[in-house]
Amino acid sequence: MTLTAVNSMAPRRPLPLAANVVTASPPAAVTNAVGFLVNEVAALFRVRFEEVLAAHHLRRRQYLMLLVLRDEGPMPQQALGQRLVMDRTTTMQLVQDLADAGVVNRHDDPLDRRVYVLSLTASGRRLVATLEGLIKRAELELLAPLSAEGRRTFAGQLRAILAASAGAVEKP
Amino acid sequence: MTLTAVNSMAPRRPLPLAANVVTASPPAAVTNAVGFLVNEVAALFRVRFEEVLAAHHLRRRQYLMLLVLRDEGPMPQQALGQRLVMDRTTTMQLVQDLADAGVVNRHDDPLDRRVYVLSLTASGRRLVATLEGLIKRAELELLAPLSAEGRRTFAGQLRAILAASAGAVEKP
DNA sequence: AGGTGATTGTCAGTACCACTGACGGTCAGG
DNA sequence: CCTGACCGTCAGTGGTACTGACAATCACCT
Repeated sequence: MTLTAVNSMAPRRPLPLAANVVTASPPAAVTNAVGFLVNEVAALFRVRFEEVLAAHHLRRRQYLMLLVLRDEGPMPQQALGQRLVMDRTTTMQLVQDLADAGVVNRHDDPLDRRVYVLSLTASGRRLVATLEGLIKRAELELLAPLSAEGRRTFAGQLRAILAASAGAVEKP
Repeated sequence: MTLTAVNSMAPRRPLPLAANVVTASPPAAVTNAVGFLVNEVAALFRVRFEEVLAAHHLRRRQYLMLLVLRDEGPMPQQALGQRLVMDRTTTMQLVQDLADAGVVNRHDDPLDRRVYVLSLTASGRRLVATLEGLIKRAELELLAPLSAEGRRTFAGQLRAILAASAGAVEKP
């Protein structure tokens, strides 16, 4: 199992909202390329996702941080950064904002005075719950054109592609 | 018909190659989110796509430019920029590189001496053909885990989602 | 004509994000 | 107790895309 990133779910810029989504016609030649279609659809999800987060002054990676802290319990800052395969300094900046916003706690580890142990605050826990709901709803809206079964096969196909690609990387 | 962007098919950074692709486990909570899966798969395609282009010293938007010039004929620089919904200055920089590389021609428009009319050179035409082949092959590799019919329904679903979303934007 | 306003390509400056490099403070092992 | 490794931090860099301003040119209007 190789360590790689989780960084795929967002653009770098704050939000050129709704840019990155095609309603006008792109070069006809690419309209038939699956890679292009996937990226368009992905952009759709990404924009919605970012909209929700932006409304709560969060960045994508910060949301992931909150999820990890909730699901895997308190952990030192650096562990969290490695968990999401991000730079130490980047981790720091994002954590700082989270702490300022009062959604995570940084308390000293008595066993190792170098580390800050991070944990969710009550408001952080509420925030995650809220966001999960909003994001879930946004996804359902986007998936509306598919039937219930269509949605299942769709997700299944995505997983298949991911799995195949991951497997191909593992044993070269 | 609203004008929006075509900018969805790439990261901004040159290539943190193969980052953005998950083989390690992301927060379990998002693994089930379709939006996340789509973005992972999209990243897969994007990385392959960028690899191919990078081997030929092209950026994504430059490739789109070449496609537009080939499929829609010569046009002034700004028209090309608007066609792909990008900034004037950005357009200029990218076009300059293309011209330096000898894949596009900039010749003065006799009717309007402000504009440069852009057109593909012979080598530019060859380049596009080569790239299209390479990209097509890469896509097929990634889609290998799907059956022929699976591929069709997959593409159909993507189109359905895009169409629904585009329609929703048009009539609010 | 001629003058006002818009448009074309261009350049310099700015914002932004994530990274690299370096720094004190702390731990671990010989 | 001293060397090496690690944590969190901060300043500086790089690369991308933008905003603002510029001269040149066109288009319209009187």
